[in-house]
Amino acid sequence: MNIAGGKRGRTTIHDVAAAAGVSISTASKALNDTGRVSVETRERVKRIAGEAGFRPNALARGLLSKRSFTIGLLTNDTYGRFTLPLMQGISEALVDHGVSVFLCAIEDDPALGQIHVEAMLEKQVDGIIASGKRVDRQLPVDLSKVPVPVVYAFTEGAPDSVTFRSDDAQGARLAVEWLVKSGRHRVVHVTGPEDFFSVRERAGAYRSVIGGEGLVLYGQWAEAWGHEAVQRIWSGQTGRPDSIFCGNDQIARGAVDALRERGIRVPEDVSVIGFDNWEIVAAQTRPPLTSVDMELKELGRQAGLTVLALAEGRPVEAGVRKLPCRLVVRQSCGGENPTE
Amino acid sequence: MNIAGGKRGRTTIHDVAAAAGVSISTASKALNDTGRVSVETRERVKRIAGEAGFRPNALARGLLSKRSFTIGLLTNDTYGRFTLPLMQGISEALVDHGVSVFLCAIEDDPALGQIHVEAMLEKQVDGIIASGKRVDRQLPVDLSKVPVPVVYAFTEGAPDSVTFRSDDAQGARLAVEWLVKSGRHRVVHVTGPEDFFSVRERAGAYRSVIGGEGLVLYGQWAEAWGHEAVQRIWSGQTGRPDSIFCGNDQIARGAVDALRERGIRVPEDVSVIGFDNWEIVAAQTRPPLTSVDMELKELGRQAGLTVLALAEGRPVEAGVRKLPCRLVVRQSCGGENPTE
DNA sequence: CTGAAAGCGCTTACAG
DNA sequence: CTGAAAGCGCTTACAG
Repeated sequence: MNIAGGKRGRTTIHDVAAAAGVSISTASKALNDTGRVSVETRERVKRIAGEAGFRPNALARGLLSKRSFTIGLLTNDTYGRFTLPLMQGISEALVDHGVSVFLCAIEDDPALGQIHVEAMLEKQVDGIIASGKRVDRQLPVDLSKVPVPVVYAFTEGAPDSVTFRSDDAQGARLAVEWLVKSGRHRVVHVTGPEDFFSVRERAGAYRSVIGGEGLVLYGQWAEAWGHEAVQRIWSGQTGRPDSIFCGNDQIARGAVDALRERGIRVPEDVSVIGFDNWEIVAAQTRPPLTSVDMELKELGRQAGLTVLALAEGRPVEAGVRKLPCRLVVRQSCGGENPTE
Repeated sequence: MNIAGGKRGRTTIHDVAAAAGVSISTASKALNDTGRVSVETRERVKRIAGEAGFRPNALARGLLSKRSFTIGLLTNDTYGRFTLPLMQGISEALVDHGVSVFLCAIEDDPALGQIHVEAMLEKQVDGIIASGKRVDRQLPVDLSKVPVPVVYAFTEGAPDSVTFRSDDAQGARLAVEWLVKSGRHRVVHVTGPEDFFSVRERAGAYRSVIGGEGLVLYGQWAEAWGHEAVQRIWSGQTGRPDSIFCGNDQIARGAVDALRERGIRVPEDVSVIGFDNWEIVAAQTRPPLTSVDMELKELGRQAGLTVLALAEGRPVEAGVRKLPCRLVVRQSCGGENPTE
């Protein structure tokens, strides 16, 4: 049924109303289940709208309601290692509420960031989620005085804002305790650069579980570093560890490869645990890596629901929310491997 | 300067006009550099708008102009290996035109796809880019009769549409010819599942360069397969190759690792080339992988500019556009290594 | 050069 | 129960 008439445009509520023989206001009420409309009229309008494939213009609606059902996701994470899972969580949480997400990848370019923020604000986003790849760095844009709510994820937020991040200490504890429980007692920690907040958090937790004799090796977030660390440890004169807790999966991968090349069996001789649970690395390692998952998708979900709450004026407590990590057990750590 | 008056909302053109002592229409013309307005008035209005941080409401503009300066990117690529670079290209190309991008990750869920498409259409996107991870599969949504232009990237499009993909054959030729030119003549091709169109394209190109005696091994897109393929080749009775052209970087990585474990030096004894130039894999391999780059960002740029052209009613020729690949030379292939 | 008016597509009091 | 009117923020003919 083509009720759009001669006009070239899409079917509007005007067309629907005309076809149903009612006024525009009645059509609106019928379609939105508001106001007082007879059941019969309501159903007729709905049927006609359905047949015509009527789709209400969100621009017009937004103009009235001051809500665009749109939010912006700002990120400087190029690789997408953090962004994609986060995005998925946000999107999943918000699609049910009719909210769509603008993705703005801004690298570390303040000018580009500014342009994207302007564009989003002109488009009347209901809120912004700012996401990064490390919790102790800010994005290169000042979001402190945009006229919409902002939620931060994995990046440092403004003082009085809501910020989501994983609980690095708890995640590290999970890993180290697992090693200890499975009978490993000489655990070393090979991790990234010490100036990362997460690195210090994880190292601190490692030390608190292991006690005084812990050994932490700081380096780069790269396979090569994991490899080198193993060389260094096994060619040194200190006692050999029976397990390595790594700061990320790439380091763990490098370590596992280096161990294999030395004829050291994983997990029989040495257990290895990574961090990030980055499927593409963790699952392809031989043997596949046990790793700490930061639950980025869940983090995204919560961040999404939180901007939504703020956009709707519901009260949200400011502060940093640390979300628990989860240990994903694969074959790279030995001992009893109690579960899974 | 706060000119927004007592109203709780944002500064509107009404506020600006009032503060400048002109009518709304004059303010509009002044701000948009249209119509006949005295230089003095124009500048005063602009200055006042600037001071007040006036930001035109894109919803209102879109309602009039029938253009939302918004497009949708639909993708079923969860890992983001393809999506993120593509997205970056699209975004870069369009940000200059004031266009923002909705990202919709739909997995392979038709219902979710439908919901996202509906949401985008309600929001009056000017166009849609449908992207996937293989050119011989369609997304789980029917885009053939949406009322806005659609461009396909890395996924199979409707018959009469514009589709972008890399030139797999040319990319493969680049790799194989490089090996041959650098003095390698016993090249084998270890690649993914034969039912991928790209796999057949690349294998075909490989054969056309190598001639009759080519050997193609089909398998999985995984490191384990690259590893296994090397075992198989080197434990078989056929002649040993002096180079391996792999269907992707993960396979190449597996192959390089397997070669090293056998004491075969890369690139001295055997050259290896990958495909995808996936930084995270290619750069971390020891030695780093020479690889074929599909130029996804450029592909994104072109796809973006093309939807834009279509949205503006400019003529665009339908059909499949194959974009050339580029060989990124790292240390995994030996011989003369003429350049870079 | 400037402004009043109409209108984009919709919703929401307010009358009837 | 139904509809005419006003209005969201802006642009664009059209008068003056």
